[in-house]
Amino acid sequence: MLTDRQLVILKTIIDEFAISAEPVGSKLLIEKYGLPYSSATIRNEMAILEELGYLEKTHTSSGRVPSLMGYRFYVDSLMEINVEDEVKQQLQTVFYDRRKSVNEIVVECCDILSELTSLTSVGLGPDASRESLQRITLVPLTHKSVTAIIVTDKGHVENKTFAINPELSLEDLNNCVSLMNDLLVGCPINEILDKLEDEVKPILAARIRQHELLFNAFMEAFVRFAGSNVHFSGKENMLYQPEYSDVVKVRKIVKAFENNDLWRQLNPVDQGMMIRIGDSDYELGIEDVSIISSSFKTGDHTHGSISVIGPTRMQYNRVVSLVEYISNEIQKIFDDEEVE
Amino acid sequence: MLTDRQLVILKTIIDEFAISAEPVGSKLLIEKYGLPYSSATIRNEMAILEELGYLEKTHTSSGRVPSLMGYRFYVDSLMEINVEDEVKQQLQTVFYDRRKSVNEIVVECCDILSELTSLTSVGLGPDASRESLQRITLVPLTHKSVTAIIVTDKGHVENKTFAINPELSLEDLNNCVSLMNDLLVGCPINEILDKLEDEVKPILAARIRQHELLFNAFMEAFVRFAGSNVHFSGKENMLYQPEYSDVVKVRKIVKAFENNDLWRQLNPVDQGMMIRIGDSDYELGIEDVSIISSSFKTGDHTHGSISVIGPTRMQYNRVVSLVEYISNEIQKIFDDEEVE
DNA sequence: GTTTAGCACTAGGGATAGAAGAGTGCCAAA
DNA sequence: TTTGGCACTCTTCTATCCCTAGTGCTAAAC
Repeated sequence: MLTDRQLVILKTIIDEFAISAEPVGSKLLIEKYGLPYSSATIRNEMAILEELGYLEKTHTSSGRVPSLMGYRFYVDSLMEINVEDEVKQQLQTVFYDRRKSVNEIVVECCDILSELTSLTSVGLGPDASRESLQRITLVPLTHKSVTAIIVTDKGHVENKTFAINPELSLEDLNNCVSLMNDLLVGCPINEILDKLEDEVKPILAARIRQHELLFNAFMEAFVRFAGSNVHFSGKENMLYQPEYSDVVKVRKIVKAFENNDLWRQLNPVDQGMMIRIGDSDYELGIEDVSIISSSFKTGDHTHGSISVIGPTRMQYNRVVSLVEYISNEIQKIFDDEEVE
Repeated sequence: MLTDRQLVILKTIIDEFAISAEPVGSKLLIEKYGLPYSSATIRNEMAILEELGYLEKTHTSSGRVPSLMGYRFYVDSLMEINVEDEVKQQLQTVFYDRRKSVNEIVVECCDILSELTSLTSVGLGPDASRESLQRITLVPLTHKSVTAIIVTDKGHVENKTFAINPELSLEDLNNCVSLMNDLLVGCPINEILDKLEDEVKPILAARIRQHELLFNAFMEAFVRFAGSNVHFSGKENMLYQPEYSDVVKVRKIVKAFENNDLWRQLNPVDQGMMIRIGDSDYELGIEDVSIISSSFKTGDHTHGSISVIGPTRMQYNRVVSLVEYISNEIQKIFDDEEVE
């Protein structure tokens, strides 16, 4: 069990290191933070905190740096969650604009989050492939092209344009679409891929000459629902953090940011906060990275999340407060809608 | 006028520097490329080429580096355009798949381009805001939400979901959409914003209670057409180039890559190739960058382009050949369609 | 006249050494 | 239990030196 003095010292070191990114020495705690102990006392306490695993040294005669365990303890027991009123107000103007879709709100929240934290944030919109097919509509463009518009029950839209030619008539297309509307409406998008293969394809093959072409085109359009709902804000913020002033690390970060699939995998499945410190278990390929995520339920089977990515020394209290607040507010919007 | 020997030396230096990114010395040209002259002769020639402005030195006793003028000369007079047959074949499988839309082809070509060149490529799809409105369709999702789907004559789709509530009835929305279909169909998207304000808004105001809300929502959806058609491939490739092994430069590059508007501005307006060497006139904020772009006409008023971005020392012959070939092939697809 | 061998010269890169500075650990006194 | 003091450690910065790759120029060779 830590004494009060040890707690204060640990907390101050974590706070200071979040700002300076430099190992913290005993003298600084007195000069800058006015701790009412001598530097020798602080050094003794720091030695104890190190022995207990909360602090580390970068070399024998350096100042102290919080360990992963130190951060974990800070996050679990030491930090205070609090969002400033001005920030709340700023955010409310985003949330209470009812014209906006979930995805739009998620995108705007990410932008604000990375602005407020000077870090990188990722928003994962609800996974559209868990939504179900609402309707496929054909809109003729010219006398030789038609676009098929696929809408889910949550209003996610994909489309695919077809050229009308001797091999593929408008009638064929109409038949195909009404067949699919009959068989597939109400079915979750991720199950449609199988159903398309098993149920639609045989019928199509019997009725339409260019069934392969049609079939593949629709397959492709349905597959697209699964992608394209990862939004990043402030990617470059991460590159201004002093711990990544090394080109090799920067490359790794950029590479990780380009890999949307990775972030879809990192989407926390359970509702609520998830605080990954030092990215110990997940394979980001970057060191010294922490990820604060919070997910929200947007329907029976769908959920989204917002995350902030930053160096391990990030200001957890601020970041966690913001992410939690925003995620809760987004959740509220959905809960309200359900009740209505 | 340059002698044949000077041309050979200039070309060899440019080729070698493209590979090594290190200043090229007289000895190397003999050892690696077997030029049949002594190093002294080559040094004399290099001194002349430097005086003429085709070469530069990084310091008094360094090897030579091609100057911007040297590259310009190389591109205009020295390089041979040639695409290998295997590459052509690989690309044909992309082009002759008629199920694909322009945007899909552009995206695939970018992916292939950055793969083949190990550089970064950008594709700009046709600017949807020059296309004209084909139709707005309403698709009901639940009893309290409807999505409006806006389609252009080229098959570009945007949508906007509305919540039905006591203030905004389905009827209102229906009225609004049929009004817009009457007044705006056939009108170019970029003119619609004005028309919406001048013609639609007054009528809407008279008929519908929540006209402001509706109006703004549609405005927003129309604005979206202008964005979101910039596609990057291989962003991280650029970071592996030795000239950008400095963090400050890497940051600039990443920042420039994040700025989609910038790339939309860089879209070459005229048809055909555009070779920017050393990025002299445009404001990318990065040094030592060249951009090879080629645009293609996709309709009366719309065009797209593909570009490759790389260090100034890039292999112009290879990159220009590829970009030109791909751009021409994309153009062919459109020309064919017009004839059909 | 052109080409080449040879040599003096230059600037950058890497290694080494020393000095400065920031911090620790620990002992002995308060 | 706390603190002043001091020896010790490690990093970082700077200066210096050497080595090397490359040049320019001159004089000799072709």
